[in-house]
Amino acid sequence: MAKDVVAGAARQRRRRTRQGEVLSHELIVRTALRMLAEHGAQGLTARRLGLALGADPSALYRYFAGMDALVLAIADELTGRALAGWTSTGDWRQDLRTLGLRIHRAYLSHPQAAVLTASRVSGGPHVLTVDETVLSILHRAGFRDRDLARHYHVFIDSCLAFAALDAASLALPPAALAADERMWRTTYAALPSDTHPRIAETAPLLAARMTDSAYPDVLDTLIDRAAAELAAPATVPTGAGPVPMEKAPAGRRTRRGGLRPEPPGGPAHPEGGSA
Amino acid sequence: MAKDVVAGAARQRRRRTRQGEVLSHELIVRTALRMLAEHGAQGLTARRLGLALGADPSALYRYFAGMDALVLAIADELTGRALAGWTSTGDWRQDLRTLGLRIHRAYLSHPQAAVLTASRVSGGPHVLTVDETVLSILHRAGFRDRDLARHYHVFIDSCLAFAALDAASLALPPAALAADERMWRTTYAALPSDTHPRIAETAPLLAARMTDSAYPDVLDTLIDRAAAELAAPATVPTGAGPVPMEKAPAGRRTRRGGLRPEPPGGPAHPEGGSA
DNA sequence: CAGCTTATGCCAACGCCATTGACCTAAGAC
DNA sequence: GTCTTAGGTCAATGGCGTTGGCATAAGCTG
Repeated sequence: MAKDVVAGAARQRRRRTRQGEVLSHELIVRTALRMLAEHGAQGLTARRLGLALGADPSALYRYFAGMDALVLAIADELTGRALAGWTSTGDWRQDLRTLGLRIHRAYLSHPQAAVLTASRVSGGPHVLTVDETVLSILHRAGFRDRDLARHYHVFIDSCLAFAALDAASLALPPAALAADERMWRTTYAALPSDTHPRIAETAPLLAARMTDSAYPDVLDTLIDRAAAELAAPATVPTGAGPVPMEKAPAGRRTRRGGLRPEPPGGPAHPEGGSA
Repeated sequence: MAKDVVAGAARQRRRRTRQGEVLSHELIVRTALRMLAEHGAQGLTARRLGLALGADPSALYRYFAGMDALVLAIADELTGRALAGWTSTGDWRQDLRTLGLRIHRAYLSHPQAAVLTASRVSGGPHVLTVDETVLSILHRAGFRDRDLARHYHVFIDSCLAFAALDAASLALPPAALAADERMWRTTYAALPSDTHPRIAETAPLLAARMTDSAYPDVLDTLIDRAAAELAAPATVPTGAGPVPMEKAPAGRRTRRGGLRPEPPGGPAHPEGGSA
């Protein structure tokens, strides 16, 4: 098998599975999203997905090169849902705010999927559309060139970063989530005030706040800053520009000697990036 | 087994493994970090860790309740490294900035570990120290109560969110990372300007910027906003407060019928959080 | 030093997992 | 009706985390 891996979108022979289902890319992605919602991030396995589809797990490999390719397809689907039905109001601040919150919410509505995909750049069609939209909003606001790129960068990375962070906590199994919330009320609140005075006195307020997302607050702050720059172009940010990230310290073992070709969390972008 | 799970820090009998090694919490965490650096996030498995330690994989369960507890210990270790050697300058803005960048950098220095841990709240001792430190810096700056909690929330979540996001791209296998960078120069730059005009004209600038981290820029913006609030206390953020995150839509299957007690992404905080 | 307790390491096994090669069969082209 | 082959199924491989049972040596007590 796995000769062609993924035939074109228009499949030729719609054969039925033993249980009478007719598979398709779309059906598989939708079912995967449903399973993620029902069983959590660990609930998405080829075996269970096959079960839910009424098909043998190996049938999935006729549609996706592997679980990783499926995850990328899910990511683009989520991005598409974020933008669905949105229309510009003409007010760039409101547009940016709405878009940011929409993307954030779309990811949080499927936290288990978001955890897997928020930090991936799929280059898929829906992602490209969002990028173009954000850039055009900023452009209409009056930003150009370096400033345009800077604000876009800050906007999109903040949105994805918080989506990933917030989704991760939502994606925790309920028991762990409860333990987390309890920790703010017990562990932190119980710290002796001679060793941790600030935590001791602030713990109740933190307990009330830390389980919410800080993203809306951050988003507003970033938009305010952008607006302030428009009003007074001389106002450049305090620090220097972006800081280059250094590469990971050590080399990775090349795929030999017992390592699977590329395990579950995987190869990332195996299909390169065709728009 | 697994009666006591994790004996106290001072273990009683330092028995040697068959290969003559003497295990300890510290040795295990350090070895795990080394494995993460060498083999990537998927390279950290109980079996391989046992191999690297010269011990049976099951010996790990005398020290950690499971792989999940080990991951939390790694997170605390990273946090500790971020704070090591830091001293306050007395200038709250500079202190916050340095701390934020330090934590961010500490995580990025072990991207594979950061990916696994950035979104986890370990409640470990080093994390508590950082929390107390940040709160005390903000307190000395003049923030109290709700404002104190709000700025702390924004600060720490931004830091961790960007650490997770940036680490995720650094953690990509080199081939995928290269493909990512190439995409900004090729795919995005090659988009026709009639369908994606803004992307087309901004692509070169984006290519130069998107591979860096937006965190320093965001951090400075957040600190500036905090300072502005101090100067003019009436200035409340534009939007409302934090937005409550909704829980995952559907209930999870309780641990019956084939689900492992709690799979890899797991139980979280099994050791509660004693400082 | 002898003897006891038990902490801690090892072994073998369980039930998951993704993935693949070999096969079979029905869908669609002619 | 016949043929080709896409798209199913089956069975197997080698990984994984985790656990129960067992053996043994470390360190205490005398």
